[in-house]
Amino acid sequence: MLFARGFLFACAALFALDLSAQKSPESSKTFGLLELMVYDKSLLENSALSGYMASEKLDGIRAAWNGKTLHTRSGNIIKAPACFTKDFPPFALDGELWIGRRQFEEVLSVVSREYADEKSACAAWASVGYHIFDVPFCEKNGAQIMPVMPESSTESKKLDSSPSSSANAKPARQTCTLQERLSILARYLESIADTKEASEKEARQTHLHIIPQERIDSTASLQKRLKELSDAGAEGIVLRYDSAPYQQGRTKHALKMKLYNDAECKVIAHNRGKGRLEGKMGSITCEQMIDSKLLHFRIGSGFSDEMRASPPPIGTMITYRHYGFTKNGIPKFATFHRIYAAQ
DNA sequence: TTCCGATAGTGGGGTCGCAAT
DNA sequence: ATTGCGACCC
DNA sequence: CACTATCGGAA
Repeated sequence: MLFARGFLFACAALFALDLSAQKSPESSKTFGLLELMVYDKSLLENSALSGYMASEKLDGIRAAWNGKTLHTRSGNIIKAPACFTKDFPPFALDGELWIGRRQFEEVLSVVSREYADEKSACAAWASVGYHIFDVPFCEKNGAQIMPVMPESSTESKKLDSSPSSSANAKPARQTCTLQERLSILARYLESIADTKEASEKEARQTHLHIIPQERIDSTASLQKRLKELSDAGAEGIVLRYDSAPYQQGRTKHALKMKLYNDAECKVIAHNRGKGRLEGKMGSITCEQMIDSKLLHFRIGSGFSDEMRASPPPIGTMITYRHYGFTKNGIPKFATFHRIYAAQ
């Protein structure tokens, strides 16, 4: 296939460049990650949804591929077996390690476990997919859209201590749209599918997947889609501004929507705070009958400092907010909302 | 003047690995 | 064999 | 992950 030839050629050149620039012992650096901002309709570009792409928010582990190694959000290396990353491209990817809906604990276990040998690791990772939502580095020359290696400049960030030069660590100056960037990976996947077909032997499926992006025309249909996906077990919806490049940090160009639930529970204990909250309430222990089982869990978020100084007394019913349940049936990301208003 | 955006610092459940029991 | 703790993921 | 408190610059 035409693309495969051109692509491999370009990658060989880029590889050579990167190898020559390998003077730093740390070759496993990653790029600045895009972060999601909580959806607010006032954040929409031009107060409209046109221009945004919607996709399911996968409840997995964020993983950044720099062309050679996988990294977590905090930069730690993810020790994925070679069989998993075997057919990964030499350019950067950003996505989610994901097994399925309501299976976060499972993928966390698979990814963070240490394995005795390659074989057992490969077996455990078999169920994991790497679901890509962006190809961070992209350059467009006319109609030609090409991937770019993560970074070949190690000197830019080193001598960057000059006060006035902001040098905000811009990952790249790309002009590709989101769909153009994802098309890079789509073409790459086609090329490796062809080579597999040719070699026919060991036609294992790739773990690489592109998260489908869909257009949404109205806020009404957006809410409808969010409800549909949430009912099906999805974590939420991600909105991406198609025209925007891959941008590090939180931006109005990358939003997340999640449904939440309110519930009531009874305060049964106060737990001391630490550090800044020394001497105040750090969290409460709450009790609630959930699914015919009396459960205990802690809530430590959502309190103002004033509330922590004089927390709801033992026995008080409170209303809290949560985002689904853990596999043990415990409310997820529970936050204090208010003291229960008895009717 | 007010308000927004970014950062630091608190807290949760869950998992793993290691040390202490 | 069980428990507790820190360091990670979310 | 969700959230609060804080601060400095934008509005």
